[in-house]
Amino acid sequence: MTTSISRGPYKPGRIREQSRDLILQAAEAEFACHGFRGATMQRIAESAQVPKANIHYYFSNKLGLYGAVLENTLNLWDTVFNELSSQDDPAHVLGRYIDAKMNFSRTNPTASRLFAKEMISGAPHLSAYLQQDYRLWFKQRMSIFESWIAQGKMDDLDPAHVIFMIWASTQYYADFEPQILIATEAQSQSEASYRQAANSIKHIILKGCGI
Amino acid sequence: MTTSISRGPYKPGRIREQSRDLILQAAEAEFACHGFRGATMQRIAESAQVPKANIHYYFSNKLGLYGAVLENTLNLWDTVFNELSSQDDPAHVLGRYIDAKMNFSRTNPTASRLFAKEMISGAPHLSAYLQQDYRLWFKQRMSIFESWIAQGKMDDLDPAHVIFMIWASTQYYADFEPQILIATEAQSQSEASYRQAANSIKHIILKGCGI
DNA sequence: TCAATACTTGTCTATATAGTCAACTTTTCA
DNA sequence: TGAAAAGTTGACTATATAGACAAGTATTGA
Repeated sequence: MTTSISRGPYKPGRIREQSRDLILQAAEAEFACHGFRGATMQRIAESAQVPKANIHYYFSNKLGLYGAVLENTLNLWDTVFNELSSQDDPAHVLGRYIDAKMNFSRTNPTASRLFAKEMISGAPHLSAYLQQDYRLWFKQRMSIFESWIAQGKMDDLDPAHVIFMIWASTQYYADFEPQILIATEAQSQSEASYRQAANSIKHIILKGCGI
Repeated sequence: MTTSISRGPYKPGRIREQSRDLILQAAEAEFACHGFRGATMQRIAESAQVPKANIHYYFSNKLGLYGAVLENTLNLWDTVFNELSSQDDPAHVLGRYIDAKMNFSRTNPTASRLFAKEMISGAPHLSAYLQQDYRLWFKQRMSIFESWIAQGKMDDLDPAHVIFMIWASTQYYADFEPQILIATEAQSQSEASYRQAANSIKHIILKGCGI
């Protein structure tokens, strides 16, 4: 770790950011595919086409690199999370949210997989995030659903299960891609196929919730 | 590998089966938590409380052990898969299937997680299974849905997405347990909470499909 | 231009890991 | 009961892996 007090001259340097990003991208793919323990610094280095020692210049160690990757990913999630805003029309809000989540699955499949792997492993590196930002977000959204229910705008369902169902369904298309490709007999999931899937999910969730 | 031609006497031995099962169980947990690469033979041995060399007496190598664990798991899946049978009443059939899948998630969470990890990694060790048994099963179930649609018993949705949604939602409770526990502010998922979740899923899926 | 700082990387080390092996104990059955 | 087969396990090896380090090169700003 370079803990320079940085009182001197010199510039922030965009080399730093560029190199870090390159490594982070390679690391995200490796961690998403093999998990924290299964990933190796060597393979990340090869994938990023830098010497292994270079990674240790920018990141203290494997855990530090993993933490940086996770942080990167969570920042992406947040923007999607906030799509589920408090508005009057549930159909519109939920429709937009499902579209946003599906779009995220399509454009950031590795981020989704990384998150899933971490969860399946018991989320040992996410407890802080889950206990704070996530918990708060979840409570707030729960109350949105509850107000809809109170106003008779949707069926009297436990909002938690509705949220879980939306997350599960939308992330499935990123996380379980091999299964989907074989079931649908396709080589890859096109943007159109994602749109169709989003429409099906919206149909079932909205109608199923009595919206 | 003991490649004895076994023309001699001796018995099949239940010691074999007992030890194998013990190791397989420990291996399932380890592979489910850390994936194939991240799992270590040493930790599996410690968890099963046998010396590492003992594992190599029963299983040729790490890949062989992983294959045996996967095979074990897939056999469990099959029994749940077949719950989705061809009957006249969609509500009854789908209801039973969702209950069966949720029950599987509750009683075999590690099996579900193992499968999920393998999928997220690109299913490198499942191509044979996916291409054969799974593909066939999927086609057959698709046609069941199609006949329901033709008979006007449910909305005209792509059956694939309905099946994906059921799988995604039911497996979510096993795979993403940490997220669920924190969201619901619980220490563990009780049988009752699983039943509630199953009821919500059934409500949304059945109503959402117009059944 | 030049000195300070940022960045790069080949080489090295300690440890962890998969897998082997041969000596050993237990179980079986004739 | 005893010999053959099944099962057990401590000690070993080769390799992979995370990480350190120092000697180097590139970049910056005064």
